Amino acid sequence: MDDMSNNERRRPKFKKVDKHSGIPAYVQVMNQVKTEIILGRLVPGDQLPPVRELETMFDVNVNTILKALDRLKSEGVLSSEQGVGYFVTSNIAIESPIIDELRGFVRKIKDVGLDLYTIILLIEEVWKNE
Amino acid sequence: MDDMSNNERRRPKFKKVDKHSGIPAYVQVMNQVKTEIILGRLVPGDQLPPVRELETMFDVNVNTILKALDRLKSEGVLSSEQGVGYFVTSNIAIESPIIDELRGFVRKIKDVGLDLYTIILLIEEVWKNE
DNA sequence: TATAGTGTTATAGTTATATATAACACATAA
DNA sequence: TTATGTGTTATATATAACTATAACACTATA
Repeated sequence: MDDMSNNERRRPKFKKVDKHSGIPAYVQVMNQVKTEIILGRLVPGDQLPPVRELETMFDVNVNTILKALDRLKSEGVLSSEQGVGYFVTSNIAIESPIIDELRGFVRKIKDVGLDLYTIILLIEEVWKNE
Repeated sequence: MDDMSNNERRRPKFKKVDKHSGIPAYVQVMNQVKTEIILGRLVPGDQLPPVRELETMFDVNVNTILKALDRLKSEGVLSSEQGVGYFVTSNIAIESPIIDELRGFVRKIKDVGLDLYTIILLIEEVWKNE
């Protein structure tokens, strides 16, 4: 059982951005935060770590953090209160049976020996032509 | 039956890059070209359209095209001959049973109502934690 | 040889991305 | 009220990405 009361702050683990990936840092930050919410590891009401802490976790400048969070605010996923913090507002979590299905799929594909990058290209292609 | 002789030039269809996606244009060009090869719609020996034609198809500058093709040369997927053209060199095509499997997966996921962007985030996440 | 079609290189300028640094504004609790 | 923790804004700088434009180099063919 989870001993955190509802809106108590969880401490998500974020990874440093990959500065050589060709993907802008602020996009990588957006992706990581959004993934936590989609997986239900952050739920509506949860507060994010302070921006200066995020700065360290992601290893990017505050302005880059703010740019990312600002985009997520525009998407309606986050809100912020000056002097207080950033909060998850929208429930975009995916149900776990779907995630399990996805896990099975990934395992199968990995067995074939394809790499992640190739798979993503193919899914985009197939998705757009169905 | 295909009435093209082996190394005759196919005419791949490319789409204009999305300049507001946050993904660098040259990366988008790389992705589209690579996808054609992975799907076997371009095969080793095939010649790409001239760079000035690609410029129009993708709606980006020649330099951006060259940057993309240059990266693919580094990956060993393409080669070029001055005065002649760009050619597909590497066979990175995926077998069609795998693609079919993927098609089935995408159909299932679409039925659930998820969007492409969300799926890609999830696959990356699951992939890295298996 | 001349011409057209191809890739290649170069230059200059613009915009987007990211950094470092500092100051400011608001909320909460001592 | 004061201090601390939070978000916010601003400025200056650096680098990457992208564009427009032009010239150059090689190949193939008429």
